Amino acid sequence: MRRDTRLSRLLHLLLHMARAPSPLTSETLATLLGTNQVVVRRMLAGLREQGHVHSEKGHRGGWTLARPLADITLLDVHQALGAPSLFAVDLPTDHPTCLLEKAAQKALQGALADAEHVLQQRLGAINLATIAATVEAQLPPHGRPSTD
Amino acid sequence: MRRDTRLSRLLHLLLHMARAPSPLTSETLATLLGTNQVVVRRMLAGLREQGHVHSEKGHRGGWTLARPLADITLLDVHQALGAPSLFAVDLPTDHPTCLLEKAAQKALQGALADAEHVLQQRLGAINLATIAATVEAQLPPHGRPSTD
DNA sequence: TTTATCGTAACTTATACTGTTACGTGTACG
DNA sequence: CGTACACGTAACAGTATAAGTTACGATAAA
Repeated sequence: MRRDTRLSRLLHLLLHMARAPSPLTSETLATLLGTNQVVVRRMLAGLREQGHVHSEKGHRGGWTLARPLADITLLDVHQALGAPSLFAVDLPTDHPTCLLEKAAQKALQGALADAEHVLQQRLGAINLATIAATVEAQLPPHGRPSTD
Repeated sequence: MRRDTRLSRLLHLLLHMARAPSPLTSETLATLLGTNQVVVRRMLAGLREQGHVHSEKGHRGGWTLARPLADITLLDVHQALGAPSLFAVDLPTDHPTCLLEKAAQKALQGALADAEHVLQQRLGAINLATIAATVEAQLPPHGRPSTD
C-alpha cells in the first residue's frame, strides 16, 4: 500500500500556521498539500483534541497554533495521529504453540522494540521550533505570505 | 492492510528446515504457517535466488537449507524479500518547492534514517543459529518430528 | 508413464491511507 | 435576522500491497 505520509504533511502545515498572522482555512492548507479540505481536517483532528492547535468555525475562522512551536515535538504529532505502528514489518497475530515459531518471533520483536525505542526518542527530541529555525533566515518575516 | 509478516514467518520456516532430515515440501511448510503452498513458494523465492535455500522438484523434492543457520542473519532474510521499507511512515513523493515543506521532510527523514541504521545493524547482528540455540534444549534431537 | 513437487501467472480478498461528495452546525458580517 | 463562510463528520470510491486461491506447465523420481 502507499505508506503513511500524514506526519510529514502535518509538520509542513504546522510550520505554515506558525508564520500566519491570522487563521488559515482548511482550504488554504489543502492547497499547500495539493489535496482536499476534508483530508486536512481529518489529519488535524487529533492535534486539536490534544490541544496543539485550535480551530474556529464561521467567518474568518480557520486553524491556529494553540501553543509555541517549541512545545510541539515530532512525537507529539505522531501520537496525535493515534500513534500508528512505525514499522511496516509486523509479527503474525497468532499465539504460537511451536517453540521454533515462538523463538523466531521473540528475536524479531526484540530488534523491532530496540529500533522503536530509538525512533521514539529521536522524534521526542525534535521540536518544531528547531525545524523552523533552520529555514528562518531564508524566509521573509512572519506575517507575510511565504514564497510557497 | 495487515502488515508484512513475511520476515517472521520465514524465520520460522528456516528453523524447521534446519531440523529436518530430508527436504520439506511447500505443502508441509504451508501447514506450519496455516496457509497455502503458493504463499510459501513466493516467500522462499528470494532466499533461493540469494543462495540461502535450495529447492528440488519432483518426487521427494522440497526445500533444504543451502548453508548453516549461523551464516544467515535476519538482515539476509529481509534483503531476500526485496528489502522493503522497514517503516510504515513515509515521506511524500513530491519535490518540495516550499522551504517549510523541505525542512519538515528533512527533519523527519533524519530521524528515520537514524532508526533504520539501528534496525539494520540489529538485524545483521542476529543469525539464525543464535535463535535456534535458545530453544535447542527444549526440543528433541534433530531429525525427529518437532512438537509443533 | 505415472506421480509428486516446484514455478508462476492470474485472479480475488483484506486492509489502511487517501480522495471526494454531501450535509449538518456554528459564527461573523451587513 | 439572514446570508456567507468555515469547520465536523459520515459515507463512499480509489489505490497499493500482502495474503490467499486456482490453474497449469515443467521436472524428476519411482
